[in-house]
Amino acid sequence: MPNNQFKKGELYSFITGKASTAIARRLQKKFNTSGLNLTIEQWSVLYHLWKQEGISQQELCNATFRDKPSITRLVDNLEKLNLVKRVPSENDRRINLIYLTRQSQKLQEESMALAEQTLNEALETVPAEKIEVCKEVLQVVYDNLK
Amino acid sequence: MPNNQFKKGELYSFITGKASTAIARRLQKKFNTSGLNLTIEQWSVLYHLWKQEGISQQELCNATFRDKPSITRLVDNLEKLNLVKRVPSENDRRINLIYLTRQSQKLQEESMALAEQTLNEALETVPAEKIEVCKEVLQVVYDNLK
DNA sequence: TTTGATTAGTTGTATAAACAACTATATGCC
DNA sequence: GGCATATAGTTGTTTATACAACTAATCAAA
Repeated sequence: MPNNQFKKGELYSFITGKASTAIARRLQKKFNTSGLNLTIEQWSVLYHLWKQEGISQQELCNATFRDKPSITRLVDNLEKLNLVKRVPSENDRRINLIYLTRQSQKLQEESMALAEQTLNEALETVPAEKIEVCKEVLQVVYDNLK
Repeated sequence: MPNNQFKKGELYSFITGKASTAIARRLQKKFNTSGLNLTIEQWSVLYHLWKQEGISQQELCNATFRDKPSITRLVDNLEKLNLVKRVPSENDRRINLIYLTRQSQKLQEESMALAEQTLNEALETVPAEKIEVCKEVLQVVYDNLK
């Protein structure tokens, strides 16, 4: 029994990700009250495009840890909102390259500020070294399971 | 800037809960390959009913951190699967008390074993004291935001 | 005791995720 | 070159979540 740390009450909240759900909800509310007409999931796609645009849907799948149908539909909705554009690759006609629009470029600064603000609220009172440990553990969990 | 610990790459995975998503997916796969015809969300409702049955839908909302429509529909689906039963309260006719069926009582042991197994896989190689810190941080995050 | 507010639960609508099945294009091997 | 296979993306279906609007029952206060 190498790491059997889980009494039942703790097991539940670890699996359901209560903390990350709470963070996402808080951020969504900030988006709404700031008039950003954007879901967290859409934001998470833009997030990666702000780092690098012109990547394929498959690369977005890998970056956002989603499957292909999920990305197809997120890109569908982002295109309807005029926030991204699909551009067929010239080298490989199977591939769509996803580009930002002028409109979504404008959203970056405000939405990222709200995200940072949310995390600061979430981690208020938590000392930096504990945050480090927590991030490290969550990364190991992800690596162990992916 | 009290706790501004987040460089951009880290911000993303904290918000999206990559780790808990990975855990939930792994557990879902274990359910599927074990022939447990059950979603993680349905399991999370049963989980609380195994601790105490005969509670109201509102109490399930609080326990599972979901809103009322979500619980209505989860209970709908659990009822279709013959895993729970709605029983109108005699004291307060607004309230449904939710009870387990014989069928769902049988699922407890196997599904809980799979959940523990999943967490052990997730946390393999993580020392116990780091797990403790991580759980503590996640609890504080939840309390800060709820 | 009646009326106004609160609480419990349901329904409608939009967005999203997982899985399977599908089309179209590209690649690799003979 | 031609065929098998792999890859990129789409579509269909089921389940789940969030929010708003709704019904029914209860409570509280004038």
